[in-house]
Amino acid sequence: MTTTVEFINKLRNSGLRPTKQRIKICEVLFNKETTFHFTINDLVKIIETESNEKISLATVYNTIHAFEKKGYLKEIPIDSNQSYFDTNVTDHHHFYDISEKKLIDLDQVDVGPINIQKSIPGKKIKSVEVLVKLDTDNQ
Amino acid sequence: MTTTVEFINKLRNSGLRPTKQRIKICEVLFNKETTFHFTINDLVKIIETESNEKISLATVYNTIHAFEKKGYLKEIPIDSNQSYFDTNVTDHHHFYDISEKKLIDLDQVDVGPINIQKSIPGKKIKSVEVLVKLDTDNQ
DNA sequence: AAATTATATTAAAACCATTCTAAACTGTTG
DNA sequence: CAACAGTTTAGAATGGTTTTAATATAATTT
Repeated sequence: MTTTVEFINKLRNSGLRPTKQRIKICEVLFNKETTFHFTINDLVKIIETESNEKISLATVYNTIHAFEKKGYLKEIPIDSNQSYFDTNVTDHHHFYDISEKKLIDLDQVDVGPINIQKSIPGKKIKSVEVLVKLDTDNQ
Repeated sequence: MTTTVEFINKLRNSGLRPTKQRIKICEVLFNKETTFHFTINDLVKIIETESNEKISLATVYNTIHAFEKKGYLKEIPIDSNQSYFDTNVTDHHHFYDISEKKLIDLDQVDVGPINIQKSIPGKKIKSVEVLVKLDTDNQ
C-alpha cells in the first residue's frame, strides 16, 4: 500500500508536477499487489472502472510516456498494432500468448544468462529482451 | 540469381497464384545477394525504384502477409508503430538501433543457446526471439 | 494571498499504418 | 474458350497514437 503522499513525492522527485490525473494513474498502476501488463486501452478501462473521474486520452498517453522515460514503466517489444507496457521494471523477459494476445512474465532465471558476443562500433547495449511466442498446443 | 520460373513454382507450390505483382515482389525480396529488413513503406519505395509498374498498397500488404504465413518472411517483434519484416527466415536474433530505427542481424552463435525453463500448460513455444536495443555510445 | 509564469489537461482534429470494400481483372480448370 | 475462384485495385474506413490550441492548474514571485 502506497500513500498518495508517496506518489506525490515520487512525481515531484522526477520533475513531474503531481497533478490529480497523474496521481490517479499512479494509483492504478503502482498500488497493486502484483505488477501487470497493459495497453493504453486497458488502462483507460481500468481508470474508468476504478474511479468516477475521466482522464482524457491525450493525458493518459502523455503520462505513460513520461513514466516510461522516468523508468517507472517499460514498453515491451511486440509485433502488434498496439503498445504493451509493464509495471514490472526489473530485468526480465516475456511469453506472448498469440491467440489470447496476453503477456506473461518470464524470470531471468527461467531464461538463463544471455551474453551478446557481438558489438557494433559507436553503439552500446541498452537492453536485451527475449520474447517467447506461445501457440495453442493441439496435438 | 533466381529465375522467374523458380518464383512461379515457389508461389504455385504454396498455393499462391503466380500473379505479376507477386512475382515482382518475389524479385524485390528474394533476388538479392543478402537478406535484409524492411517496412512496408520501404518495400513500396523499392518496388517504385526498381520497376515502372505500381503495385497497390493493399496488394503489397496482402502479399507480405501471405509470404509471412508461408514462412518466406518473418515479422520482427519491435515496439514500433510500424511492422518490420526480415527476408532472413533462419533462426536468429536482432540488434535494434533506436536512433536510426534500423535492424541488424545477430547470429544465434552471437547470443548462445537459450533454454526456456518454464512452460505454460496447453501452450507450446512457437519462437524465441532476442531483441538487443542499441543506444549511441557517448562517453 | 494575489499576480505572474510555467506546465498540464482537454476535446477535437489530424495523422498514419493497416485493413476493408466491392468492382474490375486475371489465372486456372475443364 | 467459358466459367469459376482467386487477385488486384482505388478509395474509404479503422484504430492507435499524436498534435493543436484553448483552458485550467501548479509553482513561483511579489
